[in-house]
Amino acid sequence: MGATIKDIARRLNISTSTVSYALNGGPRNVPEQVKANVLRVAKELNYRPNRIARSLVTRRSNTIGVLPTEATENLALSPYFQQCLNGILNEAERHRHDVLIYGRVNAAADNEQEAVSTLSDGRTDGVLIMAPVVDAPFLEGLRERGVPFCVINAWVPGGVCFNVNNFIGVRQGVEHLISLGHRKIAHLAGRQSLHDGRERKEAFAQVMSDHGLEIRPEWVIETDFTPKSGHEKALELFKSGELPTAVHCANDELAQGLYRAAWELDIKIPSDISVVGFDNTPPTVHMLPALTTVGQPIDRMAAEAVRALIAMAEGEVAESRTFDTDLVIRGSTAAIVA
Amino acid sequence: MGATIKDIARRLNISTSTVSYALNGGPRNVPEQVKANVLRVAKELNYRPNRIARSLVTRRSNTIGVLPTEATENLALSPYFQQCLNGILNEAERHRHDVLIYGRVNAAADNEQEAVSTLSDGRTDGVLIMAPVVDAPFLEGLRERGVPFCVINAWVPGGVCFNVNNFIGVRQGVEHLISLGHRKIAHLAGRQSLHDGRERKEAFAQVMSDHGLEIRPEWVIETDFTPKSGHEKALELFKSGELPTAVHCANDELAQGLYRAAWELDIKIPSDISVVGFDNTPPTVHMLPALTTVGQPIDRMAAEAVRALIAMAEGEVAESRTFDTDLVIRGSTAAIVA
DNA sequence: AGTAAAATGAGAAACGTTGCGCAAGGGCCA
DNA sequence: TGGCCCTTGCGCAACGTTTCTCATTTTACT
Repeated sequence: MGATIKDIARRLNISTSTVSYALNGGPRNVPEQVKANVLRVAKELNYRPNRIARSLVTRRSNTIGVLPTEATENLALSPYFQQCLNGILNEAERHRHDVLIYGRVNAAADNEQEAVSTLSDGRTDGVLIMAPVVDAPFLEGLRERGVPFCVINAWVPGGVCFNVNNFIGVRQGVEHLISLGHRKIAHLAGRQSLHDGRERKEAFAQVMSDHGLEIRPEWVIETDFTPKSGHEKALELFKSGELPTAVHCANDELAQGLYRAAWELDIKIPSDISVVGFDNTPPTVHMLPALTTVGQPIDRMAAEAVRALIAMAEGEVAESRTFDTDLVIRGSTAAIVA
Repeated sequence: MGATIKDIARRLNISTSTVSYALNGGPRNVPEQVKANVLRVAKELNYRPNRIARSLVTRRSNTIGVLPTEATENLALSPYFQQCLNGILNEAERHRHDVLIYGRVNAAADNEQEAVSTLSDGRTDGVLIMAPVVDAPFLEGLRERGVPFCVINAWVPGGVCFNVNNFIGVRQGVEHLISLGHRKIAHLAGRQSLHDGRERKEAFAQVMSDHGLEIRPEWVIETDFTPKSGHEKALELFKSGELPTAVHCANDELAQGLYRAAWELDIKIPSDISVVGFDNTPPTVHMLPALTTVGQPIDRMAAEAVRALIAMAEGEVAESRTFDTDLVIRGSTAAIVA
C-alpha cells in the first residue's frame, strides 16, 4: 500500500541500507546531501516506516501492554481503572509509546500457559499489571519467560511493584475520624482476593485496637469494590440495630454506594454519619457532599510503572517503590456533637 | 526467547510449512498423526506464534486502533470515553482482537500527514474514531490512503458513521419537561466544535420554537462538555436574574456540574429546578437524585463500529447507522407546581 | 608522495511467519 | 500396466526493516 524503503532507494539509485541510515540517523553516518535527498523523496512518496517490520528485527515494539484488573465485566467503568489508564496514557505518550490493552487474558485465567504466552507474543515491550488478585498463577510464569512486567497495587515477590502504604493510609483516615470524636466506626471492606482489600481491612483493625476502640464484627463488612455492593451493604448496615457514627470505606466506590443508601434513608452526611473513602478518585469531588478520602497517587504510580517498564526493556533494572497517601479532607466528615 | 516454528520443525524433522499448516489448520491439509505430533511438541516447547512476524506477512494485525476524542488532557476521565472504550473492549474480545489506543495522534493534529501516517503504520487493521471535531483534516487523508475507519458520534461524508438522532433525543428530553409543565427552560450547550454539541443546541432551539416557547439568549449557554464548565456556567446562570424552572444539559457531565452549583446555592433538584441530561452514562444513576437523561447506546454503537471495522478489514462493506435514543426518567425532573 | 585511517556505499543475512510451486508417492480406474 | 488425480511434504520466496561485513573511495598525516 504505502511506499517502502526500497522505493526510496530505487528512486535515488542507492541501497536500502543507506536509506535506512539516513532515515534513522542510523548507526552509520551518511553525507548531508544524500540524507537531504532521502528525506525529500520520503516526503514526496509519503513514506511511513512499517513498524511491524521494524519490530520484527529490533524486537522492540514501543508499545506498553496493559493487563487490567480481572473483572467480570465493564472494567472500563471503574474509576480506579480509568485513573490508572489515564496515567499510563499520558506517560506513554511522553515516551512516544503506544498502549495496548489485553482484554482476553483474564478470560483465560484458568489457563496459565495461555495467559503467559499471550502476554509474551512480541507485540509489547513489557506488561503493566493492574492490581492482580493475590497469588495470580501467571505471574511466576511471566518471570520465568523473562517478560518485563510491573505490578501496581499488589506485591509480587521479586517483581517490580508500585504500591501505597495502606497501613499509613488507613491510619490517616481512621485517626481523622477519631480526632473528630468518633468512636463507633464501621469498615466497609473491599474484595479480599485483592491485596489492597486485605491490607486495608487488616489496617483498620490495627488502628482501632491501637486506640483501644471496639471492633464490632457486624460493623466490619466484607464485600467487593463496587458502588452496587456499597449500596447494598450500607443499606443492611443502616437498617440493622445501632448506627455507627462514622464509616470507613475501603475505596471510594463503596462510599459512593453508601451515599445512595444514606440518601434513600434520609441519613444526612456528615451530620448524621461521617464517611471516609480511599483512593481519591476524580468522581469524589463531584459527590455531594464532596468525599473526605485518603488519596493514593494512582496516576503517578502508573506513570512510574510505565517508566520502569521502558527502562527494563532497555536492559536497565527498575526498583519497587512505595508511595505516600494523603488525607484529603472535604465535606463528608464532621465532628461529633455530644 | 521463545520457541519458533523452526524449532518444532527441527525437532520433528519436518518442514516449517508443514508445521504452519498443522498449527493453523492451514490452507493445506496435514495427516492427523503429524498434526498431533506438532501440537504436542508445540506444547512441550511452550510455543507461541510471534504475531509480529505473522502480521508482517498476512498484513493483518487483529488489532483495532482507537483514536480518542481530541482532548487537552485526562481523556480517560470522561464517562463518554469510558463507556465507549468499554464497548470496544468487550466487542473486540469477542472477536479475539486487541485494542490499541493512539495517544499521540491528536498531539500532532496540526500536522495532517503525520497523523494520517501514524494511523496507517500497519499495527492496526482499522481505526475507530471517537467523536472527532467537525472537519478534522486527517479524515480525508485517511480515506485516500485506504485505511478502514469508522466514526462514532459525528458525520463524515462518505465515511462509515455511527450516530444517534440528536434531534429526536433532544425532543424527548425537552418535551418531557414541557409535559411536566415547564416553560422556562435553559440549555447548557456543549462544545460547538463537536458534532453533537452543535446538533443538540440546534435541536433545542427547534423543539422550543415548535412549541412556541421563548428562547432567551442568556439561557442558552455555550461551553464545553465537562463538569467543571457545567458548574461554572450553572453558577452564573443561577446567580443572574430570573431562574429557569428547568435546565436541559447537552450531556450528563454538564448536569453533574450543575448539580454541584445547585447544591452550593441550596437550590433543590427537582423541587426548585428540573434537570435533564444526555447520554445516560453510568455515573448518572449514582447522582442524587438520579439524573433523568436521554440515553444513547454508546456501547452498542462502539460494538457495532468494531464489527464494521473487522468486516471492512476483510474486504466487506459496512454501512452507517443511526441509533435510537431513549428517555430515562429518574429523579431529577418533577412537575411544576403552579 | 605514500600510507594509514576514516568515510561511504553495496550487498546480504536475519527477524518468524505464511503459502505458493513442485515433486514424489499411492490409490483407483480403464 | 499405464495414466490420472489426490495426498503429502519440502524448499523457498516474500513481507519491510535493520545492521553486519566487505569493498571502495576519500581524507589526513608524515
